[in-house]
Amino acid sequence: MSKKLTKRSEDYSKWYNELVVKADLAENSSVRGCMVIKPYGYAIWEKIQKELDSKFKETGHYNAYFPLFVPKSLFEAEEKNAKGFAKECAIVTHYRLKNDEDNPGKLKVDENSKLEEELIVRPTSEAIIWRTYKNWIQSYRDLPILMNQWANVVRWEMRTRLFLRTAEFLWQEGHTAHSTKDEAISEARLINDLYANFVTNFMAIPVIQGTKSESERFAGAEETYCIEALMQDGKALQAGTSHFLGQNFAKAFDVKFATKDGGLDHVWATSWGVSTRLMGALIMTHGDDNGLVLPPKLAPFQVVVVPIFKSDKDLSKIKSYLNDKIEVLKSMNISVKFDDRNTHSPGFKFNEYDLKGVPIRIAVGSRDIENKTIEIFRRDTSTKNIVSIEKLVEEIDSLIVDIQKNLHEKALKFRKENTFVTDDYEEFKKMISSGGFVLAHWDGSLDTEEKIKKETKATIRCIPEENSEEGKCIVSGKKSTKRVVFAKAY
RNA sequence: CGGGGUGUAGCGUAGCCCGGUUAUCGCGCCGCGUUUGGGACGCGGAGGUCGCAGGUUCGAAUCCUGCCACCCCGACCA
Repeated sequence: MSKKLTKRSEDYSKWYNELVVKADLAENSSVRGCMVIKPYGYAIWEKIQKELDSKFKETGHYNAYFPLFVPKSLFEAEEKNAKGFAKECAIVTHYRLKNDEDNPGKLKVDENSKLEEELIVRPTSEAIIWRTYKNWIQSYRDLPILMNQWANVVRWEMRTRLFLRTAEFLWQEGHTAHSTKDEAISEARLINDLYANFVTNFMAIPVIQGTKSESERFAGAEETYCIEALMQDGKALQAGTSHFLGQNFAKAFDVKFATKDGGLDHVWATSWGVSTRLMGALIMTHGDDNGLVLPPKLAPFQVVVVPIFKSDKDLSKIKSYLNDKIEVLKSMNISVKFDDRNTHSPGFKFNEYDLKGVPIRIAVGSRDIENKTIEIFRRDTSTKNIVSIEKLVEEIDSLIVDIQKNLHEKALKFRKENTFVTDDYEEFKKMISSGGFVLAHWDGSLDTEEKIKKETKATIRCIPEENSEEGKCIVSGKKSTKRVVFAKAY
């Protein structure tokens, strides 16, 4: 781990600022850890939404929307789930304000408006959704239900961190109901594969796939499948989870269905989600010392044109020089921004688009028009090329593919260089403290897991599915069938 | 919620220990002119409840008390 990386991790907030700002709420407000997503940041979120949404639909899922408020009695129905989230809930207790006689012009809570039953602002929607499913499901003919919702949720964390752990965040949560255990498990795995595929191919972030240990599992789940990524400062980030919920929620909410052979059975369930945290992963995976670096598939615009001009006449010459080419690019579904502002110098714009992570930048001035050339700059390698104007379209078309590929390869190389294997606990401790993934044998016990966490701050990020290998637990020396992934995590 | 740190203009800061003119500097912002191929330059200008409240004092950004917020470390977590 180089010093530069450590420094960069401290500077992540610098790159965040292009996408979000910390919410500037009222002074003395106890609401904190909320973020305002700026238009440029939201454009990236929309790209994520659009791509995931089409993948969900391809696999038979559809969108719906459920309420923000969950009555407490519903919330507490599934005990494990309720207990897991109990300490981080925002609760609505009143529905009216009134004038404060003691402080003219101010308002206070009208105590007469106390709600009979408190409303929980959803930290996740299983409760309200399963309550609803109860009415939707009677027969095996009603199954499966493959539903997803795009929503905001609130988790009142002790400590927040922009993107990675904000008090309110945007996400998608899928909630499915099935008639058999196998089908539900397949669904959970299908989605985890879908997530892995999306994050790898679309966001150019390599991930390790696997399951969570019992202690890291979602509250109320029987099995949690996950994708885990490694950030540039050597910390792991859970990028997405997909849960097999067994019949826990069906039992808690009494959701039964008539089976084909005339029996009555509880429904099998899954839930799964990814959030705006993915944007944090994006920044912390690809960002460099000059700012954000966006993979072309996610960039709000893939190409920016910076004309170099002194007069309006120069500018219109440049426009007509490029016009046809830009039209061709657009027709190829390549997004192009033409920055003709005369209020900022070209140098300023170059730096601005570096900071914004725009994959490709084209600079054109009178010199190029004379020589029939253009200057192409690629953000991922910070290199410039002068090419003939006739080759512009061809060049950009291949660059887009190449940059996407290169970013993934770079990130994968980084992960490989920071993934270590050990069978010795002392060595393990050293590896963990310097960051990265450490593959080690574990006896499967909670005691061992806790001991390691206490002594090294490392947790089991993921139990990979494949790679079975006989070995001995690094702590207890007991038998182990495979290596698991340890790391310090966000 | 426990330990540590910080709070001065939109951002980053000096001043605080050792109280004393009109609160420092840079970036950014506004105006005019010259500029424009990697964050342009000159001149002029605007912008401050010094986190909040109280106390000590002739006098507080500076000292004291309380509160609030933020950051880091624990516990918790997508």
